[in-house]
Amino acid sequence: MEEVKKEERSLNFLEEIIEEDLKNGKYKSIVTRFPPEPNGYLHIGHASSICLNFGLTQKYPGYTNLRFDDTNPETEDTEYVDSIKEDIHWLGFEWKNEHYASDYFDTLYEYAIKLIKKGLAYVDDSSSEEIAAMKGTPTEPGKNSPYRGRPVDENLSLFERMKNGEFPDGSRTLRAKIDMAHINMLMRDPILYRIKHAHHHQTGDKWCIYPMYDFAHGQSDSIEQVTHSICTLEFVPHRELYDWLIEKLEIYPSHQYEFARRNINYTVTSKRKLLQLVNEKHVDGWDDPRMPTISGLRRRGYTPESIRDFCDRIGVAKRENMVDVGLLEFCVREHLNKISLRRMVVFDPLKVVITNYTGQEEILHSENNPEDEQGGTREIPFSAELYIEREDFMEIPPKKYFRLAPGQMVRLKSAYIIKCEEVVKDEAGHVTEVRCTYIPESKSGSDTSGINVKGTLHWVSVRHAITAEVRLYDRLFKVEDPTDEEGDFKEYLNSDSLQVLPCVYAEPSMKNAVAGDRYQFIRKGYFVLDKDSTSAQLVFNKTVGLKDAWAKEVKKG
RNA sequence: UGACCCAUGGUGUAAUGGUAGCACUACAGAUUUUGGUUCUGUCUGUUAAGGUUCGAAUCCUUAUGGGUCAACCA
Repeated sequence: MEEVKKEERSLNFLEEIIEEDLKNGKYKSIVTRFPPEPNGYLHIGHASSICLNFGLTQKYPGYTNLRFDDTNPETEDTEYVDSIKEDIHWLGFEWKNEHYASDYFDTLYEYAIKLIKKGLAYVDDSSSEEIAAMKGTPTEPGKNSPYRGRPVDENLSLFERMKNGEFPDGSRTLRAKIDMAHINMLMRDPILYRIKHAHHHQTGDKWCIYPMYDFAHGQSDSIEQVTHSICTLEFVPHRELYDWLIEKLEIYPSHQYEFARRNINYTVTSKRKLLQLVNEKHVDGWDDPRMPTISGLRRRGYTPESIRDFCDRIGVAKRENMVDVGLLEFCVREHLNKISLRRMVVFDPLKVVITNYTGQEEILHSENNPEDEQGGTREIPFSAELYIEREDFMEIPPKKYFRLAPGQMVRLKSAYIIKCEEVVKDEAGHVTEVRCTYIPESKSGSDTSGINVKGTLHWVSVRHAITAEVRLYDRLFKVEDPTDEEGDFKEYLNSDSLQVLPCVYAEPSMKNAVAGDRYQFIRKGYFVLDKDSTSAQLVFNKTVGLKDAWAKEVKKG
């Protein structure tokens, strides 16, 4: 008599549309596409779009293409093509076909001729300034170009000569003939083709005219028979033109749907702004661990699972939003807690001498991950001279301080309970050493002391510790929305977003760590070994801290 | 002085004319050899005013607020 309770998750608005289309037989299967322009690295906003497009065809019959929207050769590069492919794969998705809008340049050229022949496109000799002046404003109609009435034959020959490279950049364009008084500015004879004598990363020097977004995107969707072309809200006004061109060209009717891009606080997600940060060296490159790029998050130690989970949790809708970066951090903590190996690392050492420890050293054992029963244990050397964290000792502790203080006892994780007997200081009054006694019967796993202590500290044996560099990161910007503030967004960069600790002390089991290994440094946070590591020098990036109830307590006062 | 899109706790997102729910955050407590994890509980919401209806977050009207549109960018 078991209750089969199927967790019924509600559908987002796109899933509803698709289920309707499938149910009423409009489609038997669907085709989506992820269409980046290869002019920058993918960021967390793109991850949302990737999870959406690929997620839809995992849930419903069909497939997703990767298509590079490469119609502007001046800003694009194969470096970006490669990074985009790597990032999508890393996120865990596989596209069905890899396409380029530039694959369709011949077809697009034919489409343009078809439009000209139908009297729906003309070659305009006006300059870009003249075109702008004739465009009108949102509240005033535009004016017809003097070239608007050109006969078809003349348009045909001029357009061919444009293609043949007879005219300089900017001298002529091909425009759709729609309506210069249209209420939608995009319908006021939009430019379809412009002249650019530029080398293209895919087509080389074959072309010197390139289609605009509006004459490439929807047509590419159509050629690939994309059923649901999903883009962000700023393209809503383009939909009318998207549909107009498909109708006049009489080609496969793809449909465009829009959702609100996801914004995250304390960062920027605009390729233009990210490019500035890279070019002006505010960060160390596209994969700087502070960057919201996929490659930055990867280097920071984020897992693909955690990013997918994040995208899933923030969902899809049509309203403006600002997602709290805390949710992203929650997602990565949740995953890392399950998979990362626990290790002890002391950042700011304070020496502890155990005065009654008579042995040379002994080997203790500690679990690799309390969340994972199969995780096994590791060996940790213990001796009379240890390092603990300087902040884990206070000579005059406040109330509710569970750590080490004169006369007080704490447990050393996986080792013994110790009691602070004496504080050693230098002439300046600085604490240089704490002398303790240990309780031999309190050994971890075989504790017969009957003593209960509130605090447990991480530690390393001075003689056995290895050193490493640790890089700590904070949010890139000081304000939630840098683009919404006065002046340049870069004025709001957080100058303390990177802190390097050149020498921390780690337990020796970490000696053989390899790049990409993820750890939880007990009581400190999650860390990943950086690609900058060498056999002589380990370098760790802090992915995210642990939740810290004590820090909050201290803050409250 | 236009058109279009949008409006649910601090944040994100459900409820598709019929009990305003979920997650994060915050707060409290329990457990804990990580002040972590886990568990339990609590606080907080339908932009406003009208209308339709037995019944409105949902439909209609108006107002208000936010966003988008005048690149040979995508």
